[in-house]
Amino acid sequence: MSDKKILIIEKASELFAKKGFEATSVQEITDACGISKGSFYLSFKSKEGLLLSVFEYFGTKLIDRIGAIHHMETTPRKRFEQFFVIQFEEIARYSDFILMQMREQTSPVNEEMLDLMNKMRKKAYETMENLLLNLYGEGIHNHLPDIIVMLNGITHGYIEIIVFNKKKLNIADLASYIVERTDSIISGLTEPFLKKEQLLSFEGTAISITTEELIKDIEMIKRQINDTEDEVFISLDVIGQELLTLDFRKPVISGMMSNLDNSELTEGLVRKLVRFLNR
Amino acid sequence: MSDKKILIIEKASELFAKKGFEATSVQEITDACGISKGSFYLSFKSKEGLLLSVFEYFGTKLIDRIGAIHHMETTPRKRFEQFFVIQFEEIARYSDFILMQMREQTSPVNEEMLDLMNKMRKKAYETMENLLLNLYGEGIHNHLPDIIVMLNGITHGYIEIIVFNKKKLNIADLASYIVERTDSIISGLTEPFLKKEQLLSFEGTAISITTEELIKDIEMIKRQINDTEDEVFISLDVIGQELLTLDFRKPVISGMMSNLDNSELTEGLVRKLVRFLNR
DNA sequence: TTGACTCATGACTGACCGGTCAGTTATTAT
DNA sequence: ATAATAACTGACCGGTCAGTCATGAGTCAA
Repeated sequence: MSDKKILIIEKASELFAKKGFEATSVQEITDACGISKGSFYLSFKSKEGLLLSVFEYFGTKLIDRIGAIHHMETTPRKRFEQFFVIQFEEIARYSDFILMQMREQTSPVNEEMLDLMNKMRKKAYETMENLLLNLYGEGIHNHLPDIIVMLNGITHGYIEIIVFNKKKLNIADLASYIVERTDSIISGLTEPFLKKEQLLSFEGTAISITTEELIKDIEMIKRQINDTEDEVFISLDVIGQELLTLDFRKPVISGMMSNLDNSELTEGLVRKLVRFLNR
Repeated sequence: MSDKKILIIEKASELFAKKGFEATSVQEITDACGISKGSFYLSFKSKEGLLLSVFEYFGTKLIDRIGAIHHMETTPRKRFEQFFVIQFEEIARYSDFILMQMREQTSPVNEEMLDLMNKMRKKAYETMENLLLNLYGEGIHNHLPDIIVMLNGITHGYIEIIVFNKKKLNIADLASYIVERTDSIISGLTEPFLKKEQLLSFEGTAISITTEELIKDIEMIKRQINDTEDEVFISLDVIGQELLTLDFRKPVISGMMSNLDNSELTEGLVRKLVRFLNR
């Protein structure tokens, strides 16, 4: 990733967090970076493309740091504390902006964004499960969904104070404080409230794709091609026919998809198909 | 409040929650209501005026219900549970949207919105303090900020599950579950982490106004008047001069402000000055 | 020196948005 | 039945924004 891209991502994320995505113009972003508007479009396909990159940039950063906890050689308790420290450090500045964006279910970009979001959630959830089981033993297994929901909530509560009041809190102390509270909560547990399946399933949160939607997309692209002998056109036709059958043959679809790879027109469709087949 | 106003407010709040304020056009709102765009402006001064009304509508609803807890004749524990029940019932659908808007520090409306928001927060905080002290005794006094932050976080965590997964959870059970967890947390408390003043002070959250900002506003309005003999122009000039001195005389400013009351041009400035003098 | 190439620019365009208003329709009063 | 008033409409306007593109500036090999 080039320096300029990083510069834009970091400046933009500040502005998005401060003013919101829609309310921030590309001009404002480029002004803040000291570059021209045209130059922006050398680095990013669109404003939405930038948004996706912002998510990728901070998301992978966070996932990497959380993933690295496993390699720390220390006590389970310290590891658990470290998990909170990382959250406070990394998410603090961007959580509001991330939360804000989560609600905007408009653009095609959000499809990819939801995927990334789910990947992050999943990673955080798995890590938390691991850390909790290591620290408190298998006995708490049934309580994991509740514990995680509550801990995430508590974390969020303190993040809001850090962000909103711009108060410099001692993050290490805070992490240790939260782990102590976790001790208390766990010692008092009786019956769990949440069942595992009530917790947001990471697969299910993504918008599910219907065959109807795919067929409509295919028809639209076919109309744009208009040459019935075109390789892409034929491939699309075959995929469409296959989708219409109730028990479509996945290999037929994935095979035909290989003919679409280079066409920019079908970029979005291919992405949808991949997600559709992998669900 | 007329039926149409309520219709618009409720439809709009759904759209705002789904897509965000900026991303939702007035046309979309009126389409959803089955009325014309022009008709919208018979009920609301502007799109921002609508936003304020949405806040007022749900805010007062919530404040009323929370305020009514005190009149319930039951045990402190049941009252405390009821507090959560109300939150889950009322906030659930709108909390995300409310949180989302809190970050958009753009418009003049937000000034008023912040006031309402602070009123709500304050009410919720005071009520919680009361309920907690009644249930657990004065001993927890020093821990109140932490407890409230954590409980708000936990509440939010479960709200997210309700909202995001559209799962029908038993709210009464959930409230009771949370109160039990509160028992555990409180029984294990040692040293508080947050000090009272670190919790968001309800006055302080409003954006502070600088003299520089005011002077800039004044100069801008003066340029728009251009008649140096105009009463408003002279008043603005005097206020500007007064603000430039380090120990400005408040009476001079408030006196001059009375000359500005009727001018639409100075509406925003007057509001800022009032907040500035009252801080 | 030249010309081919890359990178950067900002004026420009078409779409859209908030808000207005002249005109139409519905309702009530006479 | 008619006049008066209120409620409503949608075409329209000024303005903003995302995205484009003709132009220019800098670089370097020939």
